[in-house]
Amino acid sequence: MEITSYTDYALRVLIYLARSPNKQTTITEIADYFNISRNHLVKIVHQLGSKGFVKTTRGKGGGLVLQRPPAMINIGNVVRSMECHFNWVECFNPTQQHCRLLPNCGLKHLFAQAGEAYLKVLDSATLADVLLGITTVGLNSKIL
Amino acid sequence: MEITSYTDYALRVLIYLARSPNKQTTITEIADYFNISRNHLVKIVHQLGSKGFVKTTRGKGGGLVLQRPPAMINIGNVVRSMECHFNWVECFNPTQQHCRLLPNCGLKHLFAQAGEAYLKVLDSATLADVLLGITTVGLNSKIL
DNA sequence: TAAAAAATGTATTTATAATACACCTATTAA
DNA sequence: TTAATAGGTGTATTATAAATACATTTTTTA
Repeated sequence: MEITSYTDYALRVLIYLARSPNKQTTITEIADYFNISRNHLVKIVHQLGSKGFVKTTRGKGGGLVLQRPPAMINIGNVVRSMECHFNWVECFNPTQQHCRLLPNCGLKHLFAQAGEAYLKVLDSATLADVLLGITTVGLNSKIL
Repeated sequence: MEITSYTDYALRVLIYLARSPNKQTTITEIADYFNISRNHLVKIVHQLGSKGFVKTTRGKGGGLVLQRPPAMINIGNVVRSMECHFNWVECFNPTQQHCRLLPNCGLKHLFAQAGEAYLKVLDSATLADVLLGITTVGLNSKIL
């Protein structure tokens, strides 16, 4: 059980940007800082842009900045936007063959509840909350 | 975000056994029923045995049975026993390089909370609860 | 117009989970 | 005592998805 590095890196990009306010930050700078693939990061940043978390600017002097203040960026929202699926168990996956236990099986419902509980915790924190070492959920967030 | 089929199949084995009480069930029978790899299932069943969820019997007339009644088998316990890791984000993984954001980053703490919330829901249900189509957590379980 | 930076599409590599295969051990019944 | 049946073990292979690499395009500014 682990989120993809795709989502992981997206969160790190946002934290990096939040720590570097009032300036354009380049993808290359962030990739070098975390020592991760620049090409992979390009796609992550692009998606962060299309989902409205960062504002990207092409061309010389361009780069990326947060589109909203950290306290207005919800972590659950970011994870939901970046993680490509939440098929908690196989029966959530529409491309899989039908499990013979369905529909008389409570697993799907139970794991749906568990997944909701997981995401609800992430929904309770903003980027401002995770900038510090200890997450004091809500202390730095004004929304949700 | 998805549990491995290893854990998924383990749960299905337990459900299958709960639905076939008072008889020895063979691995081959279960593999055929779900149309999954018998070899894979052998290892899953072995681990279910070593963790005390099923009792396996070798030799002619052998097979497997639940070691306890369904209401005494906790789903969270099964998932914790079968899933090989819960590295919710990379920084939980001891084999990974150290992320430069640590230790001044609240992500690890937040995802630890989210993971706990996820498992807590699974802890609230027993095998007896998921035997029916709709999980009515606690209704069929006498413990936790 | 040159340099810098993101955008896009495709191909390749890597990691690991899943599966297959070969053989071993235990049990029972003929 | 032997054949059949069933789980146990270790290793090798395959499949899949994620991660990474590469090539090229588009945008912007000095």
